[in-house]
Amino acid sequence: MIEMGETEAEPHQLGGMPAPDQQVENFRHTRRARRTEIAEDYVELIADLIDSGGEARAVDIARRLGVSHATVIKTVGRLQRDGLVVTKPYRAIFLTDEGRRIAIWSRQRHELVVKFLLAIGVSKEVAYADAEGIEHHVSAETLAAFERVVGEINGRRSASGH
Amino acid sequence: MIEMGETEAEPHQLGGMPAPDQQVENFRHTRRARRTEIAEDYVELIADLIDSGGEARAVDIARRLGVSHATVIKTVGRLQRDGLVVTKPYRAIFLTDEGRRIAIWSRQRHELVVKFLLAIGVSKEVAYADAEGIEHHVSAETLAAFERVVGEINGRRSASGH
DNA sequence: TGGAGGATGTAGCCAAGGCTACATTTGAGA
DNA sequence: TCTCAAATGTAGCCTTGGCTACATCCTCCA
Repeated sequence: MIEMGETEAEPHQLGGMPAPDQQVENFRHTRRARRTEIAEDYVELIADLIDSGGEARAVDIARRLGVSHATVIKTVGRLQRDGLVVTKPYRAIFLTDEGRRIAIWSRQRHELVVKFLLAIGVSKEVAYADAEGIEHHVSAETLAAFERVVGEINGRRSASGH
Repeated sequence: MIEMGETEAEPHQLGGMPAPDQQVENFRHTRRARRTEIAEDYVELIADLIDSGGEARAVDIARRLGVSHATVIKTVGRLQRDGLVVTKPYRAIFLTDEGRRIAIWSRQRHELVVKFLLAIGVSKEVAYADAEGIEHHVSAETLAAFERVVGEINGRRSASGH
């Protein structure tokens, strides 16, 4: 029935959906992003804890995330295995260069997503909540579009006095 | 003119982060959303397959998602257990009323997210890809904001004689 | 200085969502 | 009708990310 060639005979585009081949790629891409969400949340949080309190301890991470400390310790072990974090038994958790790079990028992206949602009129509470999930799936191109929109809205706001 | 929120100076605690208690809630909320992403993807896809081809078969779902058929069959079993689909051995997969409800809602949300990304200038390829991940984390309030923005931009475009 | 209590680590459980390999069923065409 | 390829199902493995329960370590202060 379906040949590899796919020359013509465009199969039903169904309300603007991407072609099947492209859709597979999109799903794959999203699954990949889902696997890195947790890591991004952790390094971002660890960076915040270090910046504000000087060090990141497992118990603080657990409290901020709302999970058990055992979960945190196991996850931190995986992050260390993956080279994002360094820690020694009974000691605080530190970021590697790679981990810090990801943390900085994640934080910038996170803050821009929040700023964007606020700019288009989303309430503060919902903006924070939605950004937590959305941020991990925003590509550089979309992020740039967000930034443009924020600039436009702020520009128009200051132009109208106030 | 695009609606704007946040005219006043916000309390800038630690780079605009929410209070710890609220942050815990946001993380919890996001984890909850992550658990339903797969189910939403499946029912949305099953609805598309039924609408376009008359029935949804496991092999088609597997091809569209880019996963093995064994994974699909196991997941469909979970969806049936959870009351979203109905199927019998060696037969096609159908949606329950609940499943159809979720599928319709997911599709509308998905399409609006795509339309929104296109409206703010994201390329078609990236819009499709990012929407696949973003859609599951967009609350009703944010979705409403997206809709407003789409209306604004399209209104401005047609007003300027295009 | 010696506990006590908090922080950390370990063990073991669970479900989800992937996979491969193999078994069974279906159904279309010769 | 009968066969065989494709579809479906089953078994068993893996990793992740949750949890509880219990063990060990550290540190501060009485």
